[in-house]
Amino acid sequence: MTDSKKIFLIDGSAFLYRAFHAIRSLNTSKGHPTNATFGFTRILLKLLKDNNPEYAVVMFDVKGPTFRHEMYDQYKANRPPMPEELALQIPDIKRIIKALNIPVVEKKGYEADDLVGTFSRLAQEKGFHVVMVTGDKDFIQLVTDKCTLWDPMKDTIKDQKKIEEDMGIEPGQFIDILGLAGDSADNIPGVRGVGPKTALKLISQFGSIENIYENLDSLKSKKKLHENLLAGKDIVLLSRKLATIDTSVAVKGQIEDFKLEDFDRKKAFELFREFEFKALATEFAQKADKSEKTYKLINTARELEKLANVLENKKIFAIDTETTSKHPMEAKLVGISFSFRENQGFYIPLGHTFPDKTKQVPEEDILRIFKPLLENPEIKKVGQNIKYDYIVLSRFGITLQGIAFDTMIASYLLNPSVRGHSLDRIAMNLFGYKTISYEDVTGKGKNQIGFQEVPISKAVNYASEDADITFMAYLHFKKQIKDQGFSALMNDIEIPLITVLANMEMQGIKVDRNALKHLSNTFNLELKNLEKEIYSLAGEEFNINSSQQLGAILFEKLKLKTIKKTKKKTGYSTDVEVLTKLARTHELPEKLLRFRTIGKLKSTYADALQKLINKETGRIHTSFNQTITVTGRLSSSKPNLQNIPIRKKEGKKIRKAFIPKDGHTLVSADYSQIELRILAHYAEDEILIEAFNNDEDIHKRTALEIFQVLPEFVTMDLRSQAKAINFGIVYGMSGFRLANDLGISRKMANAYIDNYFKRYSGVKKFIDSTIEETEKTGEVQTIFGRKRRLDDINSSNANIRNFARRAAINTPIQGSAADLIKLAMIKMKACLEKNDMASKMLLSVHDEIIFECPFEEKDRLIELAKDIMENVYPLKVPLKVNFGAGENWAKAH
DNA sequence: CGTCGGTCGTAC
DNA sequence: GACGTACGACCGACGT
Repeated sequence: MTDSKKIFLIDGSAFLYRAFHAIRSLNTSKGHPTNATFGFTRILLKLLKDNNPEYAVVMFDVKGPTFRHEMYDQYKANRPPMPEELALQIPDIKRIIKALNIPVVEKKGYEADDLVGTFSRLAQEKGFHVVMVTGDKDFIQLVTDKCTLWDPMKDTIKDQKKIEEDMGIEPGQFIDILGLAGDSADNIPGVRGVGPKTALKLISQFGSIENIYENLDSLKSKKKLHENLLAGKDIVLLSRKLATIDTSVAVKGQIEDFKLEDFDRKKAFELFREFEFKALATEFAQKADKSEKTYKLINTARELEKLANVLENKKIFAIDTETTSKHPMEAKLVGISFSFRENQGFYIPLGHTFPDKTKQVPEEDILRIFKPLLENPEIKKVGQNIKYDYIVLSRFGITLQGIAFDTMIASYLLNPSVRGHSLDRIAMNLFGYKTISYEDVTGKGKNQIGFQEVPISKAVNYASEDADITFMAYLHFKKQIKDQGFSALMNDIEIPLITVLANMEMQGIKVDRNALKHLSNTFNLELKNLEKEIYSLAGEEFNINSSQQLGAILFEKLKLKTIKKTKKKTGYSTDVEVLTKLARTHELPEKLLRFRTIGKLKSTYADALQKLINKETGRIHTSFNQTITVTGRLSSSKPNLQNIPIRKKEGKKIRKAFIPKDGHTLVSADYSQIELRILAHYAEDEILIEAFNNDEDIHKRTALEIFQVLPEFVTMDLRSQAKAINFGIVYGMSGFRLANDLGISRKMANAYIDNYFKRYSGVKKFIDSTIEETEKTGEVQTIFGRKRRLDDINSSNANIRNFARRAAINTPIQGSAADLIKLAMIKMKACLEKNDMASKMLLSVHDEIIFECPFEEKDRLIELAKDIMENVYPLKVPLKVNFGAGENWAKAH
């Protein structure tokens, strides 16, 4: 005889409630409750993992009255309705059960208990051993030698033997106990004064309810009990009936239907991601299953032509390049991959140096066969960070045209708050797919090799996969971008911007290396002197750059007054604010401030910039990152040219090292007060609009509004205080901060802010309504529909909530300014080309565009730029652009 | 020897 | 605690 098969009958309805109450609170970032879903899933997965059952099924109650209500209208009448939070999660739980391929049974008019009872009987008749999975003690009545009861949460098993040992009765007698004792949870009355203990005693003694009543006289000595039993006879019988699980419900299912199949891992993964069960999502992410992929090496002229021919007839395809470097201005092309269909990819090697007998494609063949295809604007291309490929190909001699989509940008537009939009991450997020990582093929650390040294056989899979996943992600994102209303932002701004930025990066900007060298030497001399003075004042040598060591010197050795701690409370703060205050009482902080200033200029600018001068071009080529900031601004890195010093005298010397090439001048076009103008546009504030319409000095106007003085009494000091307030408004400033900045009392600062809002009532309304709207929708957006989710705006933590509020005010302003300048850059490039100008855009610094322009073109450039930039998009106030030109960036600004 | 968080400072 | 958005140098703790 073989062992009998096991089947697990799961009381889903009981676990709903237990899961819901076991985890007090769990929500998705959008606020959808998931505590019951998570708890239920965890129980289910544990059950499946621990037991690996061949058969299982989940039973649910169906909402509405059951046959028990017909017997007794007060049945479960004391039950409060299902909490809404739980009801919301039932569809989610059912989706998960479905994805795990576990059958579900429910039947109108019956409870899960009756279904478990019925299938328990049917399964036993077929020779199964049944495990009823529940925490509900009522099921004891169903236990037999072939049917046990298991509570997975307490991990207790009740079988026939255990019940007999523990209670001294047979499982079937349990309904008589329930009949006597009743069940307050189900509002089953039972006999007055008889609880589970008395009921058990009675049944142990008499065997059944019937027998009790036949021998009722023997209980006369217990007067009260006797009385109650006598009075409750009808109720006892009804109660027992109500507590009896129906084992003969007319059900359709066959036991064989409950044979389990494999999980739909992909579905389950998608659901876990949707519900933000990160660990489960990772667990269910598919191991890279390469079996369904066909990746092909293309290395003969014949195959090359065939591929080009196929691509030419596609509406759109994905392209990816492999190179020798992460920096596109230094990278040499090593190979190109393509994909135009899911799970398919092609790799063309042309620059591998690995001693490999595999044939590669001569560069001439690539240019001959692929250049026309890649430069055809009618044939659309999609890439992952395609700006990189554009630059590499451009330096190879191919000007990529027809760029229609970028998966990195799509991922960013859909959720700019996510840090990192790498293909690896996209593959994981969208498909639960683990890509071959770059390190997998090149190694890492000191053993890392360049891609050119990767064996071609390995490169084929890696590179083809990149193109394949890019194409798959494109198909997925294309729909999302459209459905979520990002088409215009994508097609009119971000995609056209790619080539604009690529060309700016390729242009680069000239720097005077000797000037930087000279500055570095001068700074170095001063630093050495300062170092000596600092050591002498401190009475010892230490690392001045270590704020930890510095704190010890200042506050422990010299016993200077501590002003504030660092944010994370790891030590004493020694920032500029603290040192400035300390400078009143001691000579050392003064020297430290100077040391910091000069040290910063030397290490971050004078030295770092020299290292990034390109050997071929002699210029600096920054990267403009299009998918980093939460607001939609660009960022700049390697080097960051958006934070070159300007405000202080010493810093300006760095900026002076940025120069035009021979015969040219640098022209700076700077939007004047763009953020306050956007604020005026959004707020429709009368005073702001009037001030901008009249081209007034906005800070001066603010000063006379909030300080209530006549124009001739607005001093420079009042103006700069008003300026601080104007900035503060855009950033959602507090009275505390303003008081600190202006060195006035908090009361005074609050009065200023009150005054501001009284005068600029439109601004006040804008702030209030923006916050209110954000609380409803959980997101903010810019003029062009760029979105940022701010779920924290409804946080119960006031700090987190206030932060979200400030972001809700600032993001539409900062982000709209970014939209406008991006559009201006796109229009500007087209304008320069149309007018056959030799001027080039070099840089963008948030509200400023820097051009390099032949001397003779200067006036014309300014004329064109003024027109394009000021009319880039009509607002309720005019836009104004200021221009400057000169022989270095400091002069131009 | 690499990574990562903390602190500080530069820009708009 | 207390003003939004970035990048990056340096330190020091930690892990290999």
